[in-house]
Amino acid sequence: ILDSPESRLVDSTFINFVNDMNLIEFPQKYSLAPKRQVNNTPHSSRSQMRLNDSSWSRGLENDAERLVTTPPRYCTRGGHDHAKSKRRRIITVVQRQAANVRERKRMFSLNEAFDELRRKVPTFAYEKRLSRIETLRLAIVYISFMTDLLENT
DNA sequence: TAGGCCATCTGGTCCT
DNA sequence: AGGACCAGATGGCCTA
Repeated sequence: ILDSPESRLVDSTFINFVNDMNLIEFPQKYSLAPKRQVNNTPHSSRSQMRLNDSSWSRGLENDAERLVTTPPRYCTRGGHDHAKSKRRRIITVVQRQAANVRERKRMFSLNEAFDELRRKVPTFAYEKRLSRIETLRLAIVYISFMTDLLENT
């Protein structure tokens, strides 16, 4: 039984294809077979729940405290240290808070897109929710399969 | 308990 | 100058 509405249009060829991918395309980790039995609330979109359960306001509430209590973490990406960087942008606490909120929003919309993609790719209904990387990989394979199908008909 | 996944924070870089 | 995007770091939750 496939999950997405579009999958009703897909004949058994694709179901076989999905089954075959289990053995061919993916290492164990990306298996399409159910890794465990049902769990009828497949996380019920765990990220969504977390984002909805007041984490936004929690984030806002905690921002100020963190900025005071948490020592800054410096990363050394690209090999150059900060002393050598061209210009160091100084931002205020308020700007940092605003940037954090924007970043949360950005990640939220990214996750919305992932959820949408999850609904588009066919998966077994009893399978656990696909992770983001699994969703991307499956979408790639699905598109390839559909492309082949079109070209060969 | 280790490993996977995710949310969040953060600073650097790019772009307008 | 400031927002968007990116990637590293960190900590929490969950599962095998």
